Amino acid sequence: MHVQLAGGLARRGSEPLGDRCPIDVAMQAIGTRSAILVLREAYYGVTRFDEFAARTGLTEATTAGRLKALVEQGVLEKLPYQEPGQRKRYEYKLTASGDALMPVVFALAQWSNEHHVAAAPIELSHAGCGAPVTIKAECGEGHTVEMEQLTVSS
Amino acid sequence: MHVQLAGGLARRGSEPLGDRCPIDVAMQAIGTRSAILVLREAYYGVTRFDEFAARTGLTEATTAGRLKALVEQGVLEKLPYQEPGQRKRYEYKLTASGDALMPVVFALAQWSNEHHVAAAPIELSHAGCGAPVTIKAECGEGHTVEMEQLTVSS
DNA sequence: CGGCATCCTGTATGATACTG
DNA sequence: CAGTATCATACAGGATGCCG
Repeated sequence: MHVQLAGGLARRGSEPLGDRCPIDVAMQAIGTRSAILVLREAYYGVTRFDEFAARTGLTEATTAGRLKALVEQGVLEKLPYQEPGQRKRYEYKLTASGDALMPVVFALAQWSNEHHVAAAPIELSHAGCGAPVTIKAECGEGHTVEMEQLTVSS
Repeated sequence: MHVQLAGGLARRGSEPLGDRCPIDVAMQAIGTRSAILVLREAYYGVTRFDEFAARTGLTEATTAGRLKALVEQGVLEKLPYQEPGQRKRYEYKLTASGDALMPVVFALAQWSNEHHVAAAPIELSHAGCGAPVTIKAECGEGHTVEMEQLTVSS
């Protein structure tokens, strides 16, 4: 089935998508404010419980629950580690699945930067060349794809 | 302030980001499942109340509340229209701000496609050339930017 | 058709305190 | 440091019914 997006130029049938729609699945898995804030800190390099709690501003209970859920979903890994002469500790590290959520998180930031007055903007840049970075849709031929040129099939 | 992402190679200071962080702002504005499902349908061309309710599977009450909130946030516009000989109706159309959320919504879909077994994958392609489309970070020089190469400043 | 009002349940999250 | 336990609040969202 194909759909041409934007303005209803072409449309799907009228069946609802149901709960296996990947957008719905993702929202049910990681679509809470606390999960996104925890991910934000993980991208910034945070790995320890206390730091997640302190930097997100979430309570310890919420932090604990969200970390556990993210581990169960395979977005983070909980790994024991022990520095010589120190007691055992745990760290939470991003998995490949967690890395793959980066465009979601920074696309949210980009939207607020450009369309929400309450936000204190952040800027992304490429460490290699210093050029500013945006999150966008691009095709395999290297074309930036705007919504009017986007086709969805399933 | 600069941050080199990934693995804690470089880090910010230890202050929490607070509620003006653009990621947090975006989650508080549109970070609910119902809002994202409504947006999904808007991208598919839906404009009328009943169709939003039917296709998202949300109740009418939830649909009404979410449409109102999205209009208040400037993501959708509520426009009266009247076809000749028909009574007045309303349609909900995406604004530029709503269009700008497209990468968020399809980045969620892309993540589920690749990292969540419960999802029934969808594919995106470029209407112009037919090539598959991905949501990704790219710099102004045209380089695809992976997380290890992403720098954040504020 | 396009909603709004009401009631109800579940979850997200905060506050506070306590533990190994 | 890394949580757990308990209590309380707010909101998301479903179910049902009413209204212009």
